[in-house]
Amino acid sequence: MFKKVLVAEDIDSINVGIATMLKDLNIKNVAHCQYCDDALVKFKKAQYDKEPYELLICDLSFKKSHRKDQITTGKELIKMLIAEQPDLKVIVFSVDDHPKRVKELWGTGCLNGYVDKNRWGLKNLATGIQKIYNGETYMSPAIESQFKKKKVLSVSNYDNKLLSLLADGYSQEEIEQYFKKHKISPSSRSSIEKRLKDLRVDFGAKTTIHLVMMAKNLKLI
Amino acid sequence: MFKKVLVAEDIDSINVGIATMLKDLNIKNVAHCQYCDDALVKFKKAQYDKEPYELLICDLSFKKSHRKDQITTGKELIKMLIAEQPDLKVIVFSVDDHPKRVKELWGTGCLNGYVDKNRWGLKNLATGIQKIYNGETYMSPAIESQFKKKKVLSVSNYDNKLLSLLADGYSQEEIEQYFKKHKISPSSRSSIEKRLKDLRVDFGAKTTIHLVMMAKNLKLI
DNA sequence: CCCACCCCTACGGAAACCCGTAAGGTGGGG
DNA sequence: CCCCACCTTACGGGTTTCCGTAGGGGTGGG
Repeated sequence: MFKKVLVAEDIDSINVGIATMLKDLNIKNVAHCQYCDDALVKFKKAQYDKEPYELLICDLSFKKSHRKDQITTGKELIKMLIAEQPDLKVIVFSVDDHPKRVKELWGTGCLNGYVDKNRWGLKNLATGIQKIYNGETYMSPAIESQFKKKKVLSVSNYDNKLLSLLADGYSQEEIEQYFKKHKISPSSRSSIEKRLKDLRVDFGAKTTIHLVMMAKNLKLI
Repeated sequence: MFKKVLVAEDIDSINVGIATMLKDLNIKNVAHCQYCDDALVKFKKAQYDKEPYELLICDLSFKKSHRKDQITTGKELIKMLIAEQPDLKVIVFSVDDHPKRVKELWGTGCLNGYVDKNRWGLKNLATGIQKIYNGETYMSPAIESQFKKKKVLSVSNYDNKLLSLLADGYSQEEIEQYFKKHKISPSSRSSIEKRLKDLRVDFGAKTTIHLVMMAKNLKLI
């Protein structure tokens, strides 16, 4: 089994939960960090001491605090650590089971496991650690079913910007000006209207308000 | 210290965390339930056995499962248990620290404590349990600051319905029909427009889309 | 080279939305 | 009882959004 594990997770109650589970797996050398920056420091020190971590268990979102941290998300942390030590095993442990997020993250190829924090999250996490130790990859059932979803709705950067500006209270007129100013094409009023119409059709939205709300609910903006 | 505690919390990792903390507080008799309905059953059995619980630690939102549960939220559970046993101490342990939710729940008068699950949530929970045992009430620092916020934006049922219908893709024309059909007053086109204008002003929204998004972000709809 | 095709743009009319004014209704205080 | 304040509704005109049509200007295949 893994000898040395790094846990990056901000919520203390979950940290205690993970710690207990790792103890049951007979993993003795565990470091817990509640801030991404701390995790990076601990990680580098271990490398320097020639006793690197073998496994990273990592949350995705960290509540921001008074500290002005360099790294604020699990995604960034994973990217940095993998760059330093490509053979590090990584398992994501997050409440976020949205298909978009799952696919995006898994697609980076940096992950060995993805477990969502639901009722049986900790149990799944233990299973995952075992599998990953055996050289396999692991997704918890809920994550796997999300991952298999064929049609994951997504929008281009252009659409995202368009919808975001609407959500921020821009009129179509103002959006046209904004697009021209920022050299975003197409910028004409006509194209904006056409794109919105197409989006409404694609999403099955009855009004533009409806469209923007749907995009919001799907976490596309 | 409390002798008998009931924990209603769906996420297993947090349950383990809470369990460990309670053990440290030397509380031996602890029941964990991952479904509200189970909590109700355990609670009633304890009453029947004349060994009632003294403290309830309760999450607010429970991920819905395949089971068709009667009780689906912590709020409902608390209401039911307090009705059965008014002297039960109740402490909410939730990620939800939104001012609206905090005030609404605290306002029911059923609560003795409210702790948010942030970095130091478990630590705060331990403090809270001690205070409540001493007959005081307790809010974690983050919750307390949210609670103190003077101007908590809120909207009437009417406004909520109006904004929700817009978010669901109704046109103003359709909303007028809907209001007339459901005997909601005022229902005239003119009044709907006027109310929306006032809401835009109140919220400082530039467009109606902006208004609906703000309401969404503030969890008012 | 020419044509077909696609995309951006321009324009005009229809529909929806926004806004102010004024007329009717209701209810409470004098 | 009247009066006044407030709310609801009706209506007209302005603005924004919606939608179809049509005119360039590239690009690629024939």
